[in-house]
Amino acid sequence: MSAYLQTGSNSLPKVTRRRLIELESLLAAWQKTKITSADISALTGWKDSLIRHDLWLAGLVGGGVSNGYVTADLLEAVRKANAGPEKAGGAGGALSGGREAGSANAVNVCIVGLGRLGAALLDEALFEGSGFVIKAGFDSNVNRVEILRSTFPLYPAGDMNWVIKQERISRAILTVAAKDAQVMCDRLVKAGISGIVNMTNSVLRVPENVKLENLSILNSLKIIS
Amino acid sequence: MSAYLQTGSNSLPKVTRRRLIELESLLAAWQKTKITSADISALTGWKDSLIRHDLWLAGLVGGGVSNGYVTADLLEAVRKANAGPEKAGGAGGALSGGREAGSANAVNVCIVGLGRLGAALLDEALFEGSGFVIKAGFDSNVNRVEILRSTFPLYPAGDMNWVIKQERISRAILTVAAKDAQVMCDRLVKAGISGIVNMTNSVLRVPENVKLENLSILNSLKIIS
DNA sequence: ATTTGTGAACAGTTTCACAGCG
DNA sequence: CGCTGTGAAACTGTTCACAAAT
Repeated sequence: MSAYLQTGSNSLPKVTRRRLIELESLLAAWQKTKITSADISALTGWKDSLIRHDLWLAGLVGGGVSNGYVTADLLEAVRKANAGPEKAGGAGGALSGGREAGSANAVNVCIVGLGRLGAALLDEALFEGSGFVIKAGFDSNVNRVEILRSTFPLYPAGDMNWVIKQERISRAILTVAAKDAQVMCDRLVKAGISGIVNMTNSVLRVPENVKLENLSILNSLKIIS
Repeated sequence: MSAYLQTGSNSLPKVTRRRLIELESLLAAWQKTKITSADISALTGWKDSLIRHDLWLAGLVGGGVSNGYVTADLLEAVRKANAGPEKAGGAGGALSGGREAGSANAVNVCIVGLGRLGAALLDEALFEGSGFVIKAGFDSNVNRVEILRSTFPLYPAGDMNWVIKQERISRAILTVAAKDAQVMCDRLVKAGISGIVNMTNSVLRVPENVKLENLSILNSLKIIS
């Protein structure tokens, strides 16, 4: 029923994926029923032609000619494109409806390192409605684990391996001290994690089947300086 | 006295700047007295040729032929390159020595939004020895400002303009709710901030003289998924 | 033998230009 | 006519290949 069909293509350029993800939240916040590439450009600073090109690469085309896009339809299409070909096992038929936070097809996440920063992420609200669910927190300091209160269980770092497997956790947010980062990273990899958000300022080495995103605040400050 | 002179060049490619910044912390942690581009490659995953190319672009050449680099000298040179041609006002003559955390030529930072995440950054230790100093925290909720304890002053958001000017704050870390992000961003820009680290998942629009780095945890999770 | 310094070749990304649709 | 869809052209960044240095 919706225009903007996603044609078979997979594996778009990384940069395009990134922008489509930002575009998703941007569209979700857009009030009017229609939106043009020029509107998006004004909001983001990306060239309008680039936006159209991205949508084209992603196969999200055919609905907007000469009139701009229908916000709701474009949002739906971008969402689908962003969800991408994930999900273990399944044979891949396009499926009916609802893809939201719920719990059935959510992605499970853990937080490793419960210092001030890690503890701050123990806030479910941060991830509400995102499709990600925090399932566990880990810290090598057993005290931290016992003192902190949270809505999901905290474990000593030694339990990482079995908890990750049992809870089917596939992503980790790493907020330990820089010096422990690589060690913890290796443990996560060994436990079978498939993607890590690294908030330390260490440079981490992971096998290529594991995805890594670096989010060091300090490095970012340096970059803008 | 040190090899690895930085020749006059400025404005290297963004990607190169980023890598040099990571390289700096990596070198700081390296124990042996020498390091080769292959060593760095093993640690980071970057191609050895890319590392040499980066160093070449940055003008950091001449010291390492056939033997690898002397860690301390290379670190010093990379540090210098990363510090870059900043500093408000001054006429620009190259100056004598010391560039470290201290306080004289440190870069002043503020945190905007003192929710769980922002409050977690009120930890001086995070920025110890980095050359960045947190000078203020802001929140629109006056309660937060009064409840939280920190080693530097907290203000209601209304005071942003004068505090930023008076304390010569030039960088901000934005940790407000997504819906308030653009408004706060605009205020920061108006107050004269020159760089923002955006930890919300909003896409922000800033004038081009203001630098922006996006560090949304949620977006990163999506990217690795 | 090893490992840098260098530019040319290659790959990836963005911008331009414009035909075609509503 | 304004705006998309599309490929070609321009640009940016990475890898390759190899001479020079020790």
